[in-house]
Amino acid sequence: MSIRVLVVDDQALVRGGFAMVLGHQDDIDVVGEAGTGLEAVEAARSHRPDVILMDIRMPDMDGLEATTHIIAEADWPVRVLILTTFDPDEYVYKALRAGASGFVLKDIPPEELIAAVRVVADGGALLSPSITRRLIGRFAEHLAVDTKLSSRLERLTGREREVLAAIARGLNNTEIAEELFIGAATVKSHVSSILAKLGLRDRAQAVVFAYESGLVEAGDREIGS
Amino acid sequence: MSIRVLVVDDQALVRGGFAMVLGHQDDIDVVGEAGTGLEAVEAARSHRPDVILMDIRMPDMDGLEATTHIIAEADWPVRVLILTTFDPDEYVYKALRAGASGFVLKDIPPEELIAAVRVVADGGALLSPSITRRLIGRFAEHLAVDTKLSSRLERLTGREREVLAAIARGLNNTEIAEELFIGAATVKSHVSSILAKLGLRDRAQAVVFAYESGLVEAGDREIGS
DNA sequence: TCGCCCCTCCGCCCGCAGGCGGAGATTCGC
DNA sequence: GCGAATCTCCGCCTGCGGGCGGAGGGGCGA
Repeated sequence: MSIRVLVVDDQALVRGGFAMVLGHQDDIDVVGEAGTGLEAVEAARSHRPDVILMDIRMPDMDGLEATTHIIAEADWPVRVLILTTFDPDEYVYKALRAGASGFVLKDIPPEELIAAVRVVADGGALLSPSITRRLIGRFAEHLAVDTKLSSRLERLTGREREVLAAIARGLNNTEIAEELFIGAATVKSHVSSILAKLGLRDRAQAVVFAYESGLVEAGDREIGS
Repeated sequence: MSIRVLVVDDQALVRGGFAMVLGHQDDIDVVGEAGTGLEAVEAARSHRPDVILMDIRMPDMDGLEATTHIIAEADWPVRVLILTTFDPDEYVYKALRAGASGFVLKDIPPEELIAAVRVVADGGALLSPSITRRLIGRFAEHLAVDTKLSSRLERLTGREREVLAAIARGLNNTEIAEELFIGAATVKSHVSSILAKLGLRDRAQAVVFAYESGLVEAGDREIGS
């Protein structure tokens, strides 16, 4: 079964070029083209493509917004590959949040574009080297926090770490006591010891420490009502 | 000036294969080979390569540890490209933290390997499609938290958001008062209003909310003494 | 102009948090 | 067996945090 591709770009020549390159492949069918964001959303709805080559700069609605809409309303697995001439950060992050599967520069050679389409159709993702570099940079930086503060975490005993994790979920002492099946007084001892060992003043600072040290990470937490 | 490459793999055949492929390029010089992690560290010290092709599974010291050592002690710009047969998560994250510039599977065709070496030598980075996919996934998920909770942030007034940010740094009410040049009583009002609007109980939960909503992010925070 | 929201501040009250000092039980290494 | 560390728990005390109710001033839109 061949890969159904939708090509979106406001310049007919560029669009035609991409469509021609891809259309010549046995395993790729260009099922549609669009010149604006709105047209792209429409075309995606009617053609239900596997992969969408999406330009960013377009009239009506830009490629990122179109991507967001399409991914949000699609009830089939659609991959969006963003094509751009530059690679500025804001676009990248917005695109990734929008759910794009890749981000490549328009000046890549035809065979790489073809390979890229196959990769994303296969469920993979790809970014241009400079973007990958930045993404890795941000990621590594995110993990690097560990080494500085998490060493202080080692001063805590196992139980204390459990209590700290509970504090970092916003629980009060009695809730922690119930969760760990111990007395409230015991929790207070642990908390005092944690604050003393880490040089903190109160549980609010303990929460900050837990996030900064990497003991807990942002995400999948329930908080508030 | 050609790219100086060090090839590290415990299997002499694999090592030789890579070295041969790369050595035939005009712009690439294979300046050394190593069969263990320790040898890699040694060879990196003496040959000062631009790019290191690094296997993970090796005797003595694995590729990730070797990478960490080399990057830590190198006083010249060295890029490490991790080569592996599979792509399990733990390895990836450890490698990225170690400072690797890329992560590719060993079964890529020769020309892609060559292209990869050029990319990382040029300061770029690349990952295999499946890894890129996961990285994007984690990244997008990280950004996605916003939409859920940060909408609740909008219920807060500007001043309240400032106070919440201060709370999220572990400050107590008097410290916040000093920082914002307002009275302690005013801070208390703001705090009460914040907790009420967000459905939280105390400032510890407010800190959790601040991190989970993306109002503040882990990193570059000073906490404790 | 009037009303609403925001920012500012006040006093009162209660409760949880956190420090201090002490203590029994367990485990583990010397 | 003894000391050290850990986990468990207790009582007492202080103080900050947070709720409640109220109030004045400034800005902004109906």
